[in-house]
Amino acid sequence: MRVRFAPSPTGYLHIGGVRTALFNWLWARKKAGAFVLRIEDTDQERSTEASKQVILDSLKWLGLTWDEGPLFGGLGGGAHGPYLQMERLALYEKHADQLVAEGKAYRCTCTKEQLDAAREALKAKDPKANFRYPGTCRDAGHPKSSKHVVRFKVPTEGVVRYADLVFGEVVTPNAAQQDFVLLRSDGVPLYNFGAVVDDLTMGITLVARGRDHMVNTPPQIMLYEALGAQPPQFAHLPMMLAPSGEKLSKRHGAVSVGEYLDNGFSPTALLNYLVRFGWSFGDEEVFSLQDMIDKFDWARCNKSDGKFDAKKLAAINHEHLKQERLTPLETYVASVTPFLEKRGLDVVRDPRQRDLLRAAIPHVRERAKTYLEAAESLDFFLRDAPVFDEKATAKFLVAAAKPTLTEMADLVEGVADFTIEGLSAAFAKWLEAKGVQIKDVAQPARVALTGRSVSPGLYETIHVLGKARTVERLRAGAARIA
RNA sequence: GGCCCCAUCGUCUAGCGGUUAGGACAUCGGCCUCUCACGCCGGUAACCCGGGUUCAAUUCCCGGUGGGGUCGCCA
Repeated sequence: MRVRFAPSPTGYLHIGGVRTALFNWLWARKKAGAFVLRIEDTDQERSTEASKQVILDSLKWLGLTWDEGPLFGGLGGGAHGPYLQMERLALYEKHADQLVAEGKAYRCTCTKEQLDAAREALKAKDPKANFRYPGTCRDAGHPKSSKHVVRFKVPTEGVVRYADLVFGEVVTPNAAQQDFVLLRSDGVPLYNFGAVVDDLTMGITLVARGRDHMVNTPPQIMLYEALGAQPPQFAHLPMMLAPSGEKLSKRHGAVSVGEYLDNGFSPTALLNYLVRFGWSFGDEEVFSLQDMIDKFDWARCNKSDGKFDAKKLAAINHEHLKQERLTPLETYVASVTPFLEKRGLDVVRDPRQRDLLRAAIPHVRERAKTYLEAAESLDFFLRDAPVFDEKATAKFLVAAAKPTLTEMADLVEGVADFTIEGLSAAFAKWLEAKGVQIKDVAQPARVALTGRSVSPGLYETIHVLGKARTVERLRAGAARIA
């Protein structure tokens, strides 16, 4: 069993593309097959080395590792390479020659300009008209030269029929096709031909891709048959649209994987959101990577297009960050660290900082929807002194709070059982003696300790900070009050 | 317009002839509470329309309508 993901390196990796890659990857992992990555760089106008790197980088960040494909960070290689189409040109020429020799394709000397003009003329006369290549060179028998394309001789009768793993039986009349181009005049293949020759020579047994490619399947099947080969299985996935129902693009929010990385999303959570898009497993919504592999199946895919929902993605992400099962502590530490570093906090070299981080994370994980937010909430734990929020300071670090903070510092200094329970008990006793409630004193203490009016619970915060820091901050807080 | 595809709450979806049509997100109440969250309880909210088939259709069939994809020497 061999599947592939074949992006073209013409920009960032789109999350719709990630969904396609994911479904292929899951199937390969589930069936112990091979997940092949192929770069379709035959559009020389738009393909760039930089976007190829971005795509490889994005896939690696997501954990969608390829068994065969371009070499990158320890991945790639394989017996069916090269995995860049521009390095496979001889293969396409060979197959095109074969088809021409067998009379299944022909050389066409009509120029792009001529055809464009004809197309324009027809459009001008009737905007809804259906332009088709008129077949000028179909039986001309042009010899091989430098100035021709190779076209496929589409059978004029019959139908193409295939059993889509998601959509069921699809039947298309051959007459709906025109004689499409296989090879450009410079010898570079067009999409359908390149994809078929590569899928064939790479031994791909199942092609899963977006429904926007469904229209390519009949001509591709014709090519397999012309080449005397058995077509692979096909599975088309419903489309992911923008909330407005139009094509999902940048103006609908983040669509490139890089933006999710930068905004502090968990790669697994992103995949979890995407796997539920066009696929379901009863009422289950939250999956680990292994859950997805175990449960994924084409039969549970559905056929109707959907709309991207950023709020649901955020909720799934939050769910992943909350659960230790889905995001183990060490993963959390590693993932949040870059965001802490962006705030000027070094947790890589200082083991004490790492310990503090480990202790603090359980208290912020249910509060932070992203690693970016988590870094914000974790900030004061890791800093020598909190950064004071102006509004919070003005509201809570007021004259009446000054003696309270000093007393609280004394209290904490004397707590022998420095656990959350011990602190809670000590505070309870103190509060009772004072005749006040925790809510009367919590906010000034919170601001003194964290610099903000929002934080984890007071006792939890004190516990993680430790006695010395707590006492120091409470006294410093009191000192800030004139 | 040709060809292809689709149709359950606002959104993602469960359902595979008989259900008070379920869940999640979002939304609106409430509880919990030292802040913010988390958590918990509850509410509003859907089978596109019309014909068949059937004792019985959200479910099967046909038609309509609506939406989407695609019609390149792009992928």
